[in-house]
Amino acid sequence: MKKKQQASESEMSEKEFLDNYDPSVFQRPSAAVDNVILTLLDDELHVLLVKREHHPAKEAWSLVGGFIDIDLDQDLEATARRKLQEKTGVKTPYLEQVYTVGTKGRDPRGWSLTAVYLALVPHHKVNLEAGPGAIDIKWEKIKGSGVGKKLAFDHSSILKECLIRLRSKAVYTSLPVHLMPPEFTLSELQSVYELVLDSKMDHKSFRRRMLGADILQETGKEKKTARRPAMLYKLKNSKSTFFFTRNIEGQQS
Amino acid sequence: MKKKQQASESEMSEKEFLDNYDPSVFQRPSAAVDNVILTLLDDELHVLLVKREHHPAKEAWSLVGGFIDIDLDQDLEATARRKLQEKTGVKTPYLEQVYTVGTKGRDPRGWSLTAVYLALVPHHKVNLEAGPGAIDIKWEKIKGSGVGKKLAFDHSSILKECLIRLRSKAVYTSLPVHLMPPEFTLSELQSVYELVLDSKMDHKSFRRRMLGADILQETGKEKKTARRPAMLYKLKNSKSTFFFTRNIEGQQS
DNA sequence: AGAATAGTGTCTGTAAGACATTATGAC
DNA sequence: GTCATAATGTCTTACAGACACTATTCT
Repeated sequence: MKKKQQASESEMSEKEFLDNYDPSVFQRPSAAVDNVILTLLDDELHVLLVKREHHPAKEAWSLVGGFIDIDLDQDLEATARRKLQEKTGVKTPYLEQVYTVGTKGRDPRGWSLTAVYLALVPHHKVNLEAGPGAIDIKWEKIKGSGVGKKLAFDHSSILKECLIRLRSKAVYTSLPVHLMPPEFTLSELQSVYELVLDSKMDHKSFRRRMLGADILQETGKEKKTARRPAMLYKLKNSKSTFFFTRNIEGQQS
Repeated sequence: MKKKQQASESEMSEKEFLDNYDPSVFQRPSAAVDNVILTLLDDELHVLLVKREHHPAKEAWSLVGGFIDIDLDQDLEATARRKLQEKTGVKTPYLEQVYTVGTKGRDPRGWSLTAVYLALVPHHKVNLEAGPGAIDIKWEKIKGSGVGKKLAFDHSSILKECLIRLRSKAVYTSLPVHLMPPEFTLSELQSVYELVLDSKMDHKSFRRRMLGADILQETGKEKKTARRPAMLYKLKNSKSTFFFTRNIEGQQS
């Protein structure tokens, strides 16, 4: 709705126009960023949730997000990183913008939109802190396409979309490596893929694929277990996500 | 920046909170939607541009977009569709949200964000109309990763991202079919793929791939040309974009 | 007949799936 | 030695690329 009319601009220069610009001509939706922060904990995917201190949805569990602060944040990703770091201390996660939801009714305060980011963080880098606006914070286990509880606003549906994104990308990229600790075995990496994709894979195919991508480096060290020790690998320097030209199909039998 | 403080909410119910809610506590970025509308014209990709009537960037060419109208639009996609229909009359295009840009400096009026949609429209469905806010409208030919002119704001970079999205999806999906007229030959479809991907393909592989996807239906009719007539195909009902499990690799030689 | 485009046959190449085999260490 | 897990060997399968071939129409 137009709250008031701007002065006629027919003869104005752009500078004059901007000097006279009234940002309240159109009512604006509220604008936020929400992070779906995933990690690996006890061989399960977990998402980071905070318990809201304030209305609306007071005391409900929600994703890690908040309004864009137009003074603090240079861009959308800055808002995402600010919120992420505030809660986890992690500065350099895998961070990907997934999509933006904006509707009239998703927030009782009125038309609101949120840019959704997916963050994958190795668990050892995290230092949880509830921080301002939150009375609690925790890792909640992923079950299927969500968590076992209702979340604030439309956060359940946002989480679902991000899990879909993670799963579909795991089929043709090396995305899941961003969930791994600094050193890991190929079997451990395969288990993570199997967890994410919820399907078993042939270990020979998996090794061929991962080693062929040239993103892993042998550390020379071996993982001591109760049985035959396995080679520990780490991510090669300056290698980000690898895109395969063929999809994993998973075991047919 | 906080303009004023809300009343204490410690003992309030959510209803009381909402009744007292002051949306101007935080300054909000402006929120818009921009469409990159692509079509096929004279065997070339074209993007729809409008010439801006008003400041800022007055008289510059820009993408088809505008602010979210919180009274008119139920959600983000509604804004996209409203703008698209206003300029082209097209009601049911292929429409995909690509990403959202939001920065402090992309608009001289201050912090602003825009949700970017990619629309693919078959040219025969379009009825151009400049409409309010525009003094001209036209199809501009795509050259490489943009057009031959500078666009308003960051629209050149937005266009570039959408072209990247179209090209990368053409490698593993049937996306380009949404640019086709109602009936077309496989050779014509292949030409569109070659245009989008800027590389020649083997026609046998292409046919195998497309017919194997089970998204096309023979019309029984043949295209009359100067030489041997070709089978005309149409999209099968209720088939949307098909995802192949293997990428097009393009000709190696 | 010759030109041009439509469409097929079929061989090679690549990477995934299947699955048997060997390797290594704890016990 | 046995057990369990790590790692390799190698056959099959699916599908893309290469490219020669046949088919159909117009001139």
